[in-house]
This record gives sequence, C-alpha cells and structure tokens, in this order.
Amino acid sequence: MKSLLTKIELALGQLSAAERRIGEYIIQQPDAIPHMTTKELSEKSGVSEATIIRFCKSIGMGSFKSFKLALMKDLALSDTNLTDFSVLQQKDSPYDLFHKVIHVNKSAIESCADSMDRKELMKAVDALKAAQKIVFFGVGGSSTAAVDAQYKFMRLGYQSITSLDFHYMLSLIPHLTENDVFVAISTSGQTKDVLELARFAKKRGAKVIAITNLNKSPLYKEADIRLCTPNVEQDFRIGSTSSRMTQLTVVDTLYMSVFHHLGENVLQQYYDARKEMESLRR
Amino acid sequence: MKSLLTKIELALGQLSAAERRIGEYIIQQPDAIPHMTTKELSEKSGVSEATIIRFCKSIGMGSFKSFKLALMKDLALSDTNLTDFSVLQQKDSPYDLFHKVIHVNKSAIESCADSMDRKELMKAVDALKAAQKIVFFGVGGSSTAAVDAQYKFMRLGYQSITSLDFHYMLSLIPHLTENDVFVAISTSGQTKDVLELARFAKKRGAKVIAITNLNKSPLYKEADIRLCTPNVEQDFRIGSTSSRMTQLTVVDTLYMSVFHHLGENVLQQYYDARKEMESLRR
DNA sequence: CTGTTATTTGAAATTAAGATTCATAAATAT
DNA sequence: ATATTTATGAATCTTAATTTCAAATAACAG
Repeated sequence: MKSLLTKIELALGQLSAAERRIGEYIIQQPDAIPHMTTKELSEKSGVSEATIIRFCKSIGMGSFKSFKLALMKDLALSDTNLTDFSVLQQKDSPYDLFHKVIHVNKSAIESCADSMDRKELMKAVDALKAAQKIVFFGVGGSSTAAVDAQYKFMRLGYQSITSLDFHYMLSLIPHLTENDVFVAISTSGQTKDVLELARFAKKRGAKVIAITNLNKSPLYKEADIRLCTPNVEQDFRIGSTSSRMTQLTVVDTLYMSVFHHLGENVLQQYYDARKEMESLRR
Repeated sequence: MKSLLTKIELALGQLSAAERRIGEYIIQQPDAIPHMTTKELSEKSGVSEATIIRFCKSIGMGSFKSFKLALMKDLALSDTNLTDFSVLQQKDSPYDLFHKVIHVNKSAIESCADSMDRKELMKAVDALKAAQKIVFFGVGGSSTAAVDAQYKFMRLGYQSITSLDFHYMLSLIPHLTENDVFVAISTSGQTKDVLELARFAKKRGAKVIAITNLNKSPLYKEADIRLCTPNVEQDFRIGSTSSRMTQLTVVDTLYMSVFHHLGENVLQQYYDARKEMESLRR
C-alpha cells in the first residue's frame, strides 16, 4: 500500500502552484501537521485556507479533518518520524515548539538504546549496590542529572551526595575509599571540573562511573565504568535539552536496577517515615 | 499499561452524577465516540455540552479533541497490545530494566500532548517573556525540574531563582512584585510547601504558573496559569520518574519559546562570555 | 434551624475551526 | 484583441468546541 506521503509526492506534478506549495510543506514537516489548523497551515505554507481545503480534495480526502487523521495513522505506522527535525521555523508558535520538543526528547531517549553497553551497565549496578557512599557530580546542564540521581539514591537509603560547588567536592573526595563510587556526569567528557574531580576520586581508590557521550574523550578513557549516552545533535540553541534526557534515562536505569535488587520494603520504609514527618510538620 | 477505558471505569466513583453518566455511556459505546461532536454526545448521554468538556478534564485530558484522539489510539492498539510492561519481572536484568525505562519515559513524554492547553501555554510564555524575576519552586522529585528551569532561564539572561529551602523562599517572596513570575512545580498539586509559597507569591502580586497534573488539586485551582502534565501512572516503586520527564518537557518548551522570541544572539553572548571565563580560570 | 459557602449543572454567549462563496487576476484559447 | 477558463485568496458562513454565568443543590458553620 502506498503511503499518503508518497501519494502526495506523486500528485505534486498534477497540482496547481499554490497546492504544490502545500504539498511540499507537508512532505517536509509531516509530523507537525496533525495538530495544526487550516489557519496555521495556511500561514506557514503561505497560501490561503481555501486552497488547503482544495488541496485535501485534490488528493482524494473529503475534508481537512479526514486528511489529518489519515496522515496521523500513516505516520504512526511507518514510523518515519525520524525525519530530521532540527530546523526551527521563524513562525513557530509555543505550541509548535511544544510538539517539536516532545519529538526531540522522545527520539533522544529512543537512541539511548544504541549507545549503552550491557556489560558496563551490569558492572555499574554491581558497584552501586555494594557502595558505601555514592557521590554524583555534574556541572551546567549535567547538574540536573546529578541532583536527580542524588535524590533517588538517598531515597533508597544510601549515603548519597552531590553539590554544584567544586570546592565543596574538593573537601569531600579525600574521604572517599575503595568502597565508594564517584559518578561523573558530563556530556562532552571534557569538562575540566568533572574530569579533575574524577581523577582525584580515582586516586583515592573510589570506583569512577562515567555517564558521558560515546566518544574518545578524556573522561571516557579514564573512567572505570562507562555508561554511554548517544551523540545526539548538540544544537547550542536547544542546549543540553536532549543530552539531559538521555542522562536521566541512564540514572533511572541505575535507580531501578538497584531498587529492584534491594526489594520493595526499602522504599516502603521511606514512605512510612515520610508520612509521619509530614504530619509532624507545623 | 492501563487503557483509557479502564481509567475511566476507575474514575467513575470520583465523578459527579452527570459526569458519571457520560463515563458510563462511553464505556458502553467506545467505538462510537471518536466520530461524535460534543453536541451529539451530550444529546445521547443526556447531559450538557459543558459537562462533557468538564468530564474530559476530570479524566486528565486537556480537551475533547485530545480525548477523542487518545481514545482512538487506544482502540486501535487494543489488539496489538505490546509487551505488557507494567509488571517488573523478578528476573529482570539491568539491561531489561533499561529498555523498560526507555519505554516508560518515552510514553510519558508522548502523553504530554494530551494534557497541554494551547492557550495556557501561550499565556505562560507571554508572562515569562515580560518577567523581571522568575522564581521556580518544587520539592522532592519535582525539584529536578525546578533546578533545570532555573539554569535554563539564567542562561537566557533572566534573574532566575530557585532553592530547595522553604525558609529561603519565605524570605525571597516578599520582594516579588506584579512584574515577577512564580513557577510552582508539583505533580500532585497538593504539596503543602509548594502550595503555601504559591499563595504567598500570589498575594504579593506575582503571576503564578503551575506545572502540575491535570486534576482538581488546590494548586490547579489557584494558579493564574496552568500548564498541565498528564496523569501518568504513579507507581511508587518507579517513583516520580515519569512525571519528572513530563515536567522537564514542559520546562523545555517554555525555554525554547522564550529563547525563540529573544533571538539567537542572547545565547551567543552567554557562550562567548563563558569561553572567556573558562580561559581565565586557574 | 438558618444563613453562608461551595459544588454541580445546563443555557447562553463566545471563540475558534472548517468549509463555501465570490470577485479578481492570470493564463490560455479563439 | 477578446472570450473563456482556471487559480487564488478575502470575506463570509456554518458548525464545533469552550467558557461564562446564573440557578439549583448540597455541605457546613454558627
């Protein structure tokens, strides 16, 4: 069966100038169409609303609504949503951007599967399970993952530490031993602060786990255990948005694995205690 | 994973009389709904159109349209039910868990589209654009989003503030004015600390934006602007993993929208300055 | 009880989306 | 050069979705 998009492509020749404009626009950004209105689409593609309705009829759809539905079904099936999405259009409204963000974040997470090494992951989980102290460190965009990880492992009963302050860390690391784990988070693997602290921690005998892009960076080379995030396009406009999603996915995995090993009762304790605290407050 | 219909069935108890009527009608004739208009459905189920809209919000859908779409997807998928994922198997290896986490996170982000209201989003972006100070607050799992947001808006040149410390916030809020924005982040919308600070900020005249689940929580009701996250299944074992992903997606959208408005040069400045700092250090 | 407040609800009004009409301009044929 | 067809968008109309508002009812405090 021919996909709707192929059909449009073939039809392009037969269409009038304005209708062709719409067709081309749709082929470029098929994922964006289903949540658009005729008005939006008309503005973005530079034709009138009337022409859009005519376009739908031209390619054999009874109404704009049917067209959107058909397109949606099509996209869901063919999974062509890998269409390069990078371009931000000048006229994008917040709602457009919202859908683009959803798409970018989803595909970032999806591509996590490619870069992860099964054995390294297992090693990391084993190390964390056995750890006495766990220290997380990341700066800039990567601090989000560090903070999140710290919180999650604290909930599991670990002595779990993080700070954004380099000097705080400098004072902390001397107390690490070979029973402890230092988790260094850096997308590029080249961030000076992270690298230096990781080296320091390693010198103290702690196991160093790196959550970093799959590449030949210093951090990648020097870590004991490497949990790799995919090299998602680092658009400086989008910032670290995508890489943060991948880092968090790795963190979630570590958390789930350790939690799964410890058993449910651990968290139950946490919740019971928390409830009590809640009732005490004020 | 729970189907939309199961979700409705479970919600029946909580709903008001009229809303329950709709719910029951939908459960009886699910296939018929996607083609109906609010008017038709209101006639058939014997309630007003307004109640139908309210029903959609009650079960966590941003609009009647989103509801119909979600229902359609649900019905289409019900046969091809993928790996039932909800249960964690005893023998799951870290690598298995990794793939489950990927799946859960992806679908959480996907369902963001259902609960977001286009107009509220626009209002939020406008408010942020015009803001003098922006304060983010979230505790527990939601602190991650607050920290991330604070960082992102700082990069855009805003006076952007967050802290985990309730008392720090208490000292900060008196200085807010009607030119400022307070962003309250809470999945449940019932967290005491968040709620109290949001009220306080509102009293000071600041605009209150809530990033919270679509439900009838106090925070939802009292906020000036509501950015709703979907009611993803809250398994206490998985923790706030999914809801954090949805919160971050909302934050990303706000960031992208404001950035897109300000123009690229803003961030360029930030990067230039940062490079210089880097070279100065040590 | 009684007055007060919150909740539920549908009628009516508003807003937004989609489809149609019609005048105009360009292309083509005669 | 004139008539005829075709393509197009502005304005209009129609329908659908959403919000507002006021009445009715339920819950509650004094």
